[in-house]
Amino acid sequence: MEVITLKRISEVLGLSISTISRALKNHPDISVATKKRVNELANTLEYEPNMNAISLRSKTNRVFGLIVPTISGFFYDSFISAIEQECRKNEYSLMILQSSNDAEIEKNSLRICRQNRVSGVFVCLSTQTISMDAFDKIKEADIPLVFFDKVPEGSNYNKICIADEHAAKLAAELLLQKNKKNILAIFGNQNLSITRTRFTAFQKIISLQKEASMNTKYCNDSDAAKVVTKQFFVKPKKIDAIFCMSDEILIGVMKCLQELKINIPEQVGVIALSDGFLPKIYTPEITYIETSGYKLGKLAFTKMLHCINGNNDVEEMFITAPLVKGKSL
Amino acid sequence: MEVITLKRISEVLGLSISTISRALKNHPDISVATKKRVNELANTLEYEPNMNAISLRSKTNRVFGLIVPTISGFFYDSFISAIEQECRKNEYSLMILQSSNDAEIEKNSLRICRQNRVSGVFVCLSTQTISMDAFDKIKEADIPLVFFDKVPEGSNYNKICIADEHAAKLAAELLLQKNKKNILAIFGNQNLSITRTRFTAFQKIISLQKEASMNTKYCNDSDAAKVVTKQFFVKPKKIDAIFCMSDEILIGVMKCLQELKINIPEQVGVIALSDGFLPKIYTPEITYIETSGYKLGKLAFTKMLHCINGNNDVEEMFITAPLVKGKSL
DNA sequence: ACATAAGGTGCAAACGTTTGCACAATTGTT
DNA sequence: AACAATTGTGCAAACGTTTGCACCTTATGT
Repeated sequence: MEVITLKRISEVLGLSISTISRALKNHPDISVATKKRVNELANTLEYEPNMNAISLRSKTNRVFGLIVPTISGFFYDSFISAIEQECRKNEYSLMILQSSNDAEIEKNSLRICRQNRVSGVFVCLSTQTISMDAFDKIKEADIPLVFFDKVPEGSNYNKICIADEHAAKLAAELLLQKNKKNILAIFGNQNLSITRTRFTAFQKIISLQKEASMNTKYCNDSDAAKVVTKQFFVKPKKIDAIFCMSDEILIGVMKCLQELKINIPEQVGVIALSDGFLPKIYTPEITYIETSGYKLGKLAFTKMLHCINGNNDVEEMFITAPLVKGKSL
Repeated sequence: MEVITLKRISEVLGLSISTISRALKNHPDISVATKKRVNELANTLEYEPNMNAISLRSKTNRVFGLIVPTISGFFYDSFISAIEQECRKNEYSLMILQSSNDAEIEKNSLRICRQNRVSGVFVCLSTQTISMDAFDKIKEADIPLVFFDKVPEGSNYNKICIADEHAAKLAAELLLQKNKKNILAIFGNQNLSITRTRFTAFQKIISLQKEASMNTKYCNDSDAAKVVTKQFFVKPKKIDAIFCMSDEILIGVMKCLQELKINIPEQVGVIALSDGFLPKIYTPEITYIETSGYKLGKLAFTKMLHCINGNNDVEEMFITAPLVKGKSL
């Protein structure tokens, strides 16, 4: 079927293209009668403006880019969902790009964003990213950049993070409060700043209590967490609580405890940092500190809008991570 | 920073815009020397073609639209992930739109796709969609349309589905084979064709075995499934197996069984249709028929490319759903 | 009656590409 | 020496919008 353009409408009505354009935009110069005629015809012909033309003319695309290591996951899907909702509300579209934790792909994704002249880019860094050059270039090109979750070091970037320090501290305090003395603390990929932050904050609190001891382990996936946990129950090293830095760790830990038929919380307490979905499906429900991708997304979007509107202050913002009590501690 | 265009390069080199354009495209008309000069300058200036201009000129945007009820979920995230991967490979971009199971939003999303002149649209229907008018218009506008998972009735649409009939049949057969006689079968939203298909196929097999009886329930969410399951264990109606049509149902069922400390598979067998993530985190691991969003995505993309390449045959395609044995039956 | 203002509309350029065609310069063929 | 073929390059239009400016009507005030 023929595609309807301003030109087509102008031909039918015997008016100029510019009159049609202004009429549809309700420009005061155009008479009410003309506006009416134009709008009616546009409706019946189902005119849809060509965004490509508009973007070219206005030199800006009402599209945001979003670069994440992976879409499916415990966390990113809710982040993406939040961003999409806000985009819709604000009449932006969202372009999604996965880096697969590959710095090269990530760089290429950034290029795609540039080529599309997106209005801004949300980025959750890949675990392999070393050089920030490509990102710095995007900034030079005046494309606002908002990092979330996995953020770069350095103070010249907008970063939206979970209050990792506070969250880890909260978990540690709760463990001490419950009088736990022998804690197994399992963390994720040691290269990530998020891991280091959580570890440091957690350890700091635990070390305040002289009687409490802490075993630290780093695991890159669920299976590793399962294996590590098992070690602590075969040789009966005494463990009375387990701290899981993420959902991925939690899965491995729970798998192990269930297989060994270890009672929670009687034999061992469990606490996790989580988005909240998994803790609720276990029995007993797991006590966790909520790290909401959804809230993170909303805040990231707000910051992005500020950038668009010319607020150039580089900021690091945090969302609070509340404690959600289950029955696992 | 100044944005680099063909014009800018042409000015620096004292050549015409068209020469630059052709040189960058390695057009045979242009001399090797000129090509070299142009490419070198383009590289140092970091020229990036303006996709908006290209799209306008070529009247086609290398972008696909994807409309889903929700991004976060047991299933869509893996579908989206698969589509994004294929898009990247084929140098398309992906625009994501959530319908939130609202027909009005869905319609609007379709409009956004049209306005952006996308090359094609992937759609998983909202549960509320009644009229297919908006979709028919997209088709009239020659924008290829591929439905997946929740697909419309009627034979004039491209549909990529789980082999629901076969999957439900497989589950039923396995139950009979394991000599289960009193089966609780829990299904999802009764309005969806997917539900009806699964139910019909399942029931057909069970009814073949005269000694086997089947209790059918419909639940719209996990909590409902939990409540329903509980009913079958308080009044000791004898149930020896539970069939869960989806992950959502499975969650509710398992929550109930765990709370009541019912042993699987000794006291009751469990089988589900699932994407495979959840069954593996339970202990014992749940036996399931795999309904892979990932595979569905790959197949949907293949069909889309066929459409783009002018193959206009409307097709309904299925992906097989293999049995994955756990220890729950 | 005449100048001025106001109201309505159209022209044309611009956004950055691509591409058919024309043209100039060089080379090869008689 | 005349001509054709080849090679390399540029011109200009087109894609669909938006917008500053100029224009032509009328109505208003003197």
